[in-house]
Amino acid sequence: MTDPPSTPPPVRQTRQRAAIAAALAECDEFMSAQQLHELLRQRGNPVGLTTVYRSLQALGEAGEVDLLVNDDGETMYRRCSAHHHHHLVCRDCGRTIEIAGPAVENWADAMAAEHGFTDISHTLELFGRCPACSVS
Amino acid sequence: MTDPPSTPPPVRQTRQRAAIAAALAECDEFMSAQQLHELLRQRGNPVGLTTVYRSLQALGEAGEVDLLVNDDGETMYRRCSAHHHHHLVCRDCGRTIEIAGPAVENWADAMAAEHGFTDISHTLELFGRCPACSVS
DNA sequence: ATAGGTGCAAAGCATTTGCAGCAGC
DNA sequence: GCTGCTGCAAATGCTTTGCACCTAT
Repeated sequence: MTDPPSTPPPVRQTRQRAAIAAALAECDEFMSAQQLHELLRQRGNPVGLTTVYRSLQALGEAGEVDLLVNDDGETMYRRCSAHHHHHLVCRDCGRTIEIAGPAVENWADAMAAEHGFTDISHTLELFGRCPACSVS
Repeated sequence: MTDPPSTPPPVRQTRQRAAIAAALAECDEFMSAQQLHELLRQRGNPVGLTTVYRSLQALGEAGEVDLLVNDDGETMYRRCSAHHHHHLVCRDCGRTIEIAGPAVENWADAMAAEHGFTDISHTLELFGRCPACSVS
């Protein structure tokens, strides 16, 4: 059902894909498809919004980018590799702090192994009110 | 700006709110606004979709329900209290296992406090391939 | 030449908002 | 009776899809 060894899907090299890959490579923070689209436009390397969505979706399925959905329902994308970390986001001003949690990574793996699950990945985001927004 | 001691917002008791609160009290899993709306309709206690959204939003701000956004961009709601746990989801068959992680809860709080953040909440989901789907 | 890629415009969905009528207090 | 609550319909915003043209191979 997942296509037999007949039509291996070739991946064609295009200006748009190169631009998207380059942008993702530079910024290793999460970016929405709309932000990425705007960024490419400002750079004078415009790519159709549709293409941005389709490319990011393809990259996601290929496991080359991680994706998560923020509180506004926007899907955020980030190139996979690099250092793996999580985010502490202020729910008022949107300020974001990167945090690393080896303990959590280990816990997640252990918990998954305990239930016989393999090929594990996880999403973890912390939300709160930052010091600046707390003083009000 | 955050309203002075002038107009304390009273909360009015209505059939709709009671129905929503009751439904949330029975099912302590995450539910989308649409699912909740449909559930109430089937029970013969129809509540307008708009009202469901507004009530859930109000409950969220009041801190009486937790909310998260799933991979499809739908906002999910769950009554706050009760046992807090996370999910281990099979990316192939969708089977879901509930897992509790006191260690993670503590880690999250500590990490947030370290950066001066308050009013913390977090979302954590594990994805993998379950034993049944691994044999293939 | 041909299949895959691109992008405009339109469709889909979940959610929000305007507004007129209804119901707690 | 006043004010908040309700819910229909319309609007909004992100994302997906239809379709005709373009281009890397």
